[in-house]
Amino acid sequence: MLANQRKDKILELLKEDGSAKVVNLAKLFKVTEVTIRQDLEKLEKEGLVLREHGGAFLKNMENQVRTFSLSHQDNLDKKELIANKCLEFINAGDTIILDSGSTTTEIAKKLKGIKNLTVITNALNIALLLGVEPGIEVIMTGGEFKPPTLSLTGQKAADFFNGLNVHKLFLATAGLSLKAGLTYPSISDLVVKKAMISAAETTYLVADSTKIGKSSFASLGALSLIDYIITDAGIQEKYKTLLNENEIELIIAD
Amino acid sequence: MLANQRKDKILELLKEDGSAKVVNLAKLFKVTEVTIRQDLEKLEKEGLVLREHGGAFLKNMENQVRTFSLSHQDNLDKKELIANKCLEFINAGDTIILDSGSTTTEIAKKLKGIKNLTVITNALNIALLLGVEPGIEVIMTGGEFKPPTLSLTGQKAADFFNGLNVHKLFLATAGLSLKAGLTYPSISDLVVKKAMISAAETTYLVADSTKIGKSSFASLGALSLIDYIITDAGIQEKYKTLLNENEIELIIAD
DNA sequence: TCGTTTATTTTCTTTTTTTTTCGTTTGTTA
DNA sequence: TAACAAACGAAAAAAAAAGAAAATAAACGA
Repeated sequence: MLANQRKDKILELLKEDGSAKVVNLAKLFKVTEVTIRQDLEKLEKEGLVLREHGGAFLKNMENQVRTFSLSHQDNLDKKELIANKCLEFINAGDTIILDSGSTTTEIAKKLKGIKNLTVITNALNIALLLGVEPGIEVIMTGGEFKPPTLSLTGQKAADFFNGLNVHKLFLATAGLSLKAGLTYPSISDLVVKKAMISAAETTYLVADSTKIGKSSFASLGALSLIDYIITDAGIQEKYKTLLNENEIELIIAD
Repeated sequence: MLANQRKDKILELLKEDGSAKVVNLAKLFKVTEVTIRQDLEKLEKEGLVLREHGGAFLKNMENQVRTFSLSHQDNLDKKELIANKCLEFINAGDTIILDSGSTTTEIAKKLKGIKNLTVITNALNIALLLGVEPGIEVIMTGGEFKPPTLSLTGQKAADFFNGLNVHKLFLATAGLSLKAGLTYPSISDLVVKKAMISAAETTYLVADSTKIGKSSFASLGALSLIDYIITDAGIQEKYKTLLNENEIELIIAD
């Protein structure tokens, strides 16, 4: 194995596990521990890892992205199911909007390999994820950067969609309830999401079933803005009928 | 087997496996390692593969990202000096534009602690860097995502600056020469940089001295667009007089 | 066939990478 | 906290690979 290849592999392993021991890496790659230490030293100089006695762990931007996504990894199995279902609605040649959020991030992960796809997003983690994919063009909205969610927001983000026409929007939400409709914890996001909806021909709301019935702080408005809801099998019966009454098609991923 | 035939086969093999060792290829084709090296050298010149000790691997998007972030760490000491000098021109309460680039990234790293600062940037790495700082508001332009430089570009990025008025712009460049003025390797960046300049009251060009005298592919136009140039002590005398003639103030970081 | 060009190999030196070695530091546990 | 093992850094040695240049072999047109 080439030297740099080994270095890359080590980085991959670190991204997977967060940390690794020198001894284990040495056994794995069948080189001396000294060699591994030298690799880690280089990776440290490049600012990618932090070393400590016995091994090293991941650092910086990618780490942030990772810890971000980790903190929102509740119901990951459900989100992955939903993401898989969404794939059925995405075709080569499409232009889609991916809202910022953990479910939409799962969708992004699954887009690899689709050719001739244009993705518009306000989420930095999604841009970084898809940017390296050959067949995918990534366009970011502008806007104020919100570190906790790695997303762009505010009026400037909303203005980006002026005059834009996009096939499909995959919208995230914090809560979906009878009274309040779609709700979010941040007011500055509302205007962005509204702009996304009006720019899109078809809006798919992606929300795992734990969000249905909950309501958050700021309301986007009536459910009628949405065309489809893609969720998992955990959704309660009463919401099924509610959605029916509002002429929103419910898609259950399983 | 013909020489070119072997070259094609090597490329095929690389596409199959991602990488290959010189020794193995030599055995496989029953030629000396020297011959294989010469083949790989040609393939490298054609821009198809990347070589390293022991072998070569295919050039794909992902390692283009890598080689960028690595290869642009040249002259880091000079860039840091320049960044320090720039700090003297940035005050609390300012709104500044930070162009994408390695020198401007160095500036970003040093902004920590300045209170009540608004930073507009088209570089994802800068946004991620500054986003976590308490006193700094980060606003991103929109635009097409260019993975190699982690930046946003194109008309959409330029449009972001319409009607915007910003105190100071710290602009990066690939080359600065007598004939061609400011030059860049990518055309899509030109429109963005022009928009930045017209949105800014004062433009500071940051460029380490190795860039002065060089010229790249696409030209932004005359040097007169710039108010100040901040560089290091390595700049040659003839360029000092040139800048004088163009009424551009030269600031040397040392 | 001869001279010329091109491709490949030989040979030798230099560079890069990896391992070996050894003295020191760090962490553990008794 | 003393003792011991694990891990480290530094430097030298060994091994692998690369570079440079000359020698050889093959290809080709006159």
